Amino acid sequence: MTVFDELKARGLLAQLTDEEEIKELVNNGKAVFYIGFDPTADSLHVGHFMALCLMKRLQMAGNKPIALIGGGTAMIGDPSGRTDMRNMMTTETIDHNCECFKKQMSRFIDFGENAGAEGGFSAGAQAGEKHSTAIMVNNADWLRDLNYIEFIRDIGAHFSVNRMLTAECYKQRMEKGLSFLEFNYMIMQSYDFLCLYEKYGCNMQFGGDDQWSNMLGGTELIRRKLGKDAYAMTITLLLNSEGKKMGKTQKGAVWLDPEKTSPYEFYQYWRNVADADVLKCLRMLTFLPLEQIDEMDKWEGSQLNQAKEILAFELTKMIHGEEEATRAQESARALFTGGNAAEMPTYELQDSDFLNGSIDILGVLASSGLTASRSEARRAVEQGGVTVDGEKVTDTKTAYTPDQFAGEGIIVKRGKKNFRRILMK
RNA sequence: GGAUGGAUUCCCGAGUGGCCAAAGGGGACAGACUGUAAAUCUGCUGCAAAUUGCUUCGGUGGUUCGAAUCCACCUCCAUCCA
Repeated sequence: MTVFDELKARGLLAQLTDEEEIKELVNNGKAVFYIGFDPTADSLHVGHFMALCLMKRLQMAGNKPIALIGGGTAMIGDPSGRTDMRNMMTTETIDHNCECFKKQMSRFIDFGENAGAEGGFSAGAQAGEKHSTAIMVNNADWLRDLNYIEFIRDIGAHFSVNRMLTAECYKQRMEKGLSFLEFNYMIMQSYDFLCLYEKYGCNMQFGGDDQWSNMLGGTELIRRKLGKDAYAMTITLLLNSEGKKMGKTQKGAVWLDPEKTSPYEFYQYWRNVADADVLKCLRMLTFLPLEQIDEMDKWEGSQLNQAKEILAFELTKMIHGEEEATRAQESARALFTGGNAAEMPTYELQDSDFLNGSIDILGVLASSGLTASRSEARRAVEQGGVTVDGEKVTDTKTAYTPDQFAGEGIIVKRGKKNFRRILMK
């Protein structure tokens, strides 16, 4: 099976400018493609992960990937798919995030020796090594120093405002308001493509489906400016059966950084996906052979639970390594089948948490982070959602002394899925 | 620059002097039922030393015994005109 067919079979492809041409280039390892990542946070998340997987798949097929970090475009903020204005980010934050992105990406993609090298960001890549070593660039390098007048004469002249306004990504913003700053985002991204085309012979751009109009802007700019053809292809957005973006929780995104989303939490996120979404996730996110996934497709009812376990394990393995994945899986199994888990989020109480030598259950819940406040803890207890070592707690005044947390500590459970082992420091 | 409308809790949205920690809906959380799923039903949803107290309705001042509500100024947003 060719790469292209595989991508298609996994349901990863959304829109393409020229299917035949892209297929030809990609299958024969002739594509030099880029994917842009705007450093809007200090860690990559699941959405980025899909793009990285795509990079990896294409790289394995001999194509040359360019990971573009949007240190310049992040200064503007992409209005696509947004209903509100982005908060302006400071240059320091953006630069910090760029560094974080760099580090995380190097773990997934082979950037050769330049990987994450200080200052070696774009160096060494010019020659275009024989192999398909990936390149990492930062558009801050060419965007931040642009001269306004020169730029709008040179590039701006090629864009029609009338055309831009009809782009889907601006439509919803026409109601809520769109600043001129954000309106320029498309032009910036298009300019990126042009630069990469000229510099590295980058002939293709991939990105999330919400990037379509921005990407088309680039292909058109290249055509107008250089009279050359370049292609664009979008990846299907990973939506759940309710049409919401996956990889988001109440608390925010599901991060790849273990400091921000622990391997256990990460595992649980995928363990808990809806029935309707498991197969799609397996296909789009894992590297499991398609035949194996098709086999699972036949599973029904509670058997799907197994598929969820596989999904959770595979993904955790890819992001955090096999060891962490196994640990997360064992913890989860133990906790949900009543056993005792060695691995679970723990919280250490300090002496200062105790008042007159004891701490009440509300204090335990609130300080361990199982609930956001004592009031919330009170509610949880009153509604019968709190268990300590398997025993339901019904009295909000239940108190504990330091020695009860000695040794193994106690396991406090709020709701069905929130656990914490409470120890004494 | 001018005119008009607007800003309320996680979100949408009611509230036009006391009965307002603020209707209703959504979401989230908890319980029942389940398969760590979905659907459904129930509860719950500012904080705390908790039959009470404290902080909150864009911001700052003011009027009043009392302000989300009235007044002044300011900030931001939308629509129309330039």
